[in-house]
Amino acid sequence: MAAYYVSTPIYYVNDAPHLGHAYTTVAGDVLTRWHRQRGEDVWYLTGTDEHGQKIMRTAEANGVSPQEWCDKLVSEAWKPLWEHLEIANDDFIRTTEPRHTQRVQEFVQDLYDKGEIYKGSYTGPYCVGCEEYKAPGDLLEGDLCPIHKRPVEWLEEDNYFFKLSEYGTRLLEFYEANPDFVQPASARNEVVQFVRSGLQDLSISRSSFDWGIKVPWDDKHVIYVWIDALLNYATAVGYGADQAKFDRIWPANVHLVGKDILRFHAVIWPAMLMAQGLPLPGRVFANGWLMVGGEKMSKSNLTGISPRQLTEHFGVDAYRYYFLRAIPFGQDGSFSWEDFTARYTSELANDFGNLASRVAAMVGKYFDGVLPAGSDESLAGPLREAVEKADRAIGEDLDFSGGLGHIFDFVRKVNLYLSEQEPWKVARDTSPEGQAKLASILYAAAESLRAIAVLLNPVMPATAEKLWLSLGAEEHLGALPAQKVHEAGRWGVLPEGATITKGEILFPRLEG
RNA sequence: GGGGCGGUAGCUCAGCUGGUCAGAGCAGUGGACUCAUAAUCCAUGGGUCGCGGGUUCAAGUCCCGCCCGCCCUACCA
Repeated sequence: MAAYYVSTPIYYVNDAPHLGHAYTTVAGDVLTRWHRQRGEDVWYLTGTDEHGQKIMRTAEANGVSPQEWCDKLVSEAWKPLWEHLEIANDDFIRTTEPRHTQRVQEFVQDLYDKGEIYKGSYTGPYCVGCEEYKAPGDLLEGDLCPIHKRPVEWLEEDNYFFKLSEYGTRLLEFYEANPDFVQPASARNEVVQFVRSGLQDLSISRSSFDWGIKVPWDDKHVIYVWIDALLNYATAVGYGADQAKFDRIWPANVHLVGKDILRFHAVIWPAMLMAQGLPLPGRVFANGWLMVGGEKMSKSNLTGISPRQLTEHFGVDAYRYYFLRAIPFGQDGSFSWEDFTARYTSELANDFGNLASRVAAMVGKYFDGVLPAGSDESLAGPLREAVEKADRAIGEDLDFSGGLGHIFDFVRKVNLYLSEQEPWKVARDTSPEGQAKLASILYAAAESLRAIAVLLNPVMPATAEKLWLSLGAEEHLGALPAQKVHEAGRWGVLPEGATITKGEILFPRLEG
């Protein structure tokens, strides 16, 4: 049984990470934490893409070598942010590492030997001011460079080409046989339509600059950064170097991508793997753009808010929660400070955090913090249902918003249960029957919280841990991350006698 | 230009193959309660379902036209 392997894109280290990068990376982290709590062998990969002309230029502008520039950004910006956001990746690949560059050369050499790559010439619109080829679609009317507003020249240069055009039929057959390969469906339709319209061969080398992996049989060329970049998914898990590891992990179950790079992953990448005879990934899932005030967050438009600004105000866990809850995964989503605040207050503080508070307070007040035994299982059914729905939504469908919705529906049910049972009134009845009833009610509430902690751990690990400890669960049940999702729905797991303490407030009310 | 998606209550959005589909959450208002982070629970939503036609016994739900927004239309990372 191969590992459940999830990748993020490797991010281009031209600049510091922004909300969009963090969004994808948190989603992958939640997905993989969820699968770990299913007890699966999981591999979560992220990393950085460090070659290419743009990085070379940026480094030059900052007076350092490209490698120095990448080292600095990776160590000072990228890795620290992932640690800050509690990203539990199993590896971090950099495309400048020898374990990558050597294998990329071998991969490309293989394709060359197999006749999948040939030498040809590329003709394209070239801007002298930019010193680079432009994408035809980027040109302004009259073939003007969008940056310099000057006419481009049509230049021709020798390039190596991958015979992508020969894979159209096989790709379409593959999409047909694997309808879930590209998700969401809107993305799939675009990809299928694109491939149907006919594929051209792909230029996979550049000779106008040298910050890249050399083409092994022709060192005047470097490998086009996208071929370089895509292969990280293979080189990072032992392709050509550690066969046992590769066999265990390959292929990816899910490649998470931004929709800007969907085509590379849904068309070029599988074609490359077909050419090499490697198993194809299970899914390519394109998430949408985060919009702030109607404008997308992207590399070219770093308007506004950084991840750290938000975590400083709302906390890391609320940050991880918010974007996945508020935006259906795969769609573009509008984000706003106001909406974040509203969800924080209503869902995290009032519904969830307060539930934990009131239950702990009552067990403390009425039973001196020792969880009594109980026999009321009226919440067992709703819990089981919530677990099943959340597991399908998050674990299978990558519907984080829907999955969190199911978990929080259950949170509401527990609040409602307490309102109906009115344990504070039952507590006045000092008869054995009255006390037994009170015990049952509070046991049911605490047991519900136990399950909620397990279910929310992938999304909000620090908060779930606080709750776990306040329930006294660790002593009896072990570490929270070791709790299995499918066992979370069982009733009666938290043992009588557990020590319940009212810990710190999970989600303090926001100031201002 | 061509293709795709969307325009439903103040806000964010559900509404699959046409007939309790006019809804949910949040916000607002009123009430109950007091264990709790002044939290929770209950009640309360007459909104031209973008506009105009059409098909049908019946249309947010299908067809045509129009308006508005976004996306794709290959080698930008």
